[in-house]
Amino acid sequence: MDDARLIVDAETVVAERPRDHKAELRLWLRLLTCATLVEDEIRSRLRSEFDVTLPRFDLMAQLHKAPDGLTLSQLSGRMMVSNGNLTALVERLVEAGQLERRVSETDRRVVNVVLTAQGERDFAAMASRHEGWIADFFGELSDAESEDLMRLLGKLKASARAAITGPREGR
Amino acid sequence: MDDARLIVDAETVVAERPRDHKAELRLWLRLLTCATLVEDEIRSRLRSEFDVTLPRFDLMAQLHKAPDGLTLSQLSGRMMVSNGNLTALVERLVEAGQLERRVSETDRRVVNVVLTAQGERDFAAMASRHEGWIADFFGELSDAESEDLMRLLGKLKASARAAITGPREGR
DNA sequence: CGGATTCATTTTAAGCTTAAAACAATTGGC
DNA sequence: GCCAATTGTTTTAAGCTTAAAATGAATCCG
Repeated sequence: MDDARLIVDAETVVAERPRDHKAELRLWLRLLTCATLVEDEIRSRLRSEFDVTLPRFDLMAQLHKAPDGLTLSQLSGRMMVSNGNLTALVERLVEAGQLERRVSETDRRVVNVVLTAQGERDFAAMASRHEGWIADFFGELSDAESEDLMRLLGKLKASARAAITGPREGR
Repeated sequence: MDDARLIVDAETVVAERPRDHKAELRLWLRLLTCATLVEDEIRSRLRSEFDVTLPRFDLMAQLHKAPDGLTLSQLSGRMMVSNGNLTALVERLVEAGQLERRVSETDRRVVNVVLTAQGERDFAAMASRHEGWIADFFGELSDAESEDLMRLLGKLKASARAAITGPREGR
């Protein structure tokens, strides 16, 4: 067809060829495999050692980082999870005695959630084990490799965010 | 305290200190963020553009790669998903006219699943868009960076697998 | 003051996910 | 041929997840 414009320079050629993106696809699949591999194993260990689900662990981790408690909306924002989801999740942890709900006195719409002493203790035990597991999973990477990976993932994160948020042409 | 044993060499110090593994934890969190970011966006686009869920897309992708069809067990193995899960998933795609079940004639326990012509058409359209999205998400990475990332993730995959399968002491 | 709007949470409906139990068909050993 | 073990699938129970509708409370503004 119009091969005339093809030979400009290497970059342009790459950009204009309707090339297949199998390499990116493989990269994505590998990234997903790694994440799933690690996540599923953590899930399974949390379950067998502590009889806790990953979402509950995540929720407790958020509250641990915020000793003064958080509202449901703050939690759903930080956990990237829907508000309705949280209502049920919190409910179960309250039943288990690890969380406490406190309806705000200044604004009766908001519910503050805090770890109980029991919840704090339970979480400490889990977090310590959890950190060790992660160290094991990443154990074969040298410090330099970890740094490289950290940097590349940082770049990917920025790239993906741009691709997701960006394409609002004309603003 | 007992600083006496501290000065041996850098490696020993690192190895013996009951050091915290916050760096690995941050790395894991970043990896998870990237995977979740991309996966959620794919999920959302598949839903809004094609009214299809990610699990259904994955299932169709597996069948597309195996034009002669697969059994439920083969599918559950490749998708890393439970057998029971698949039964329901397949059921819905059959209702949608994209899949066909065929009870094997040689072994009446096994069910073979194949894409219908409609399913094949639907999948082709989705797969093409999907590939473009991935290319966009990874767009800011140079070819060299993509290769590095591929290699490092390969190493991580091996490391994690070893940590997961390995620690059966004494065999 | 009072109606409209906004905001935080809960409820609902639909779907994904798993582990474990149940079922059904086949195969192996006698 | 028959019984036991194995294998492939389905069912069940429990939990996670979301989007959308519903509720209830606070705030805005005329």
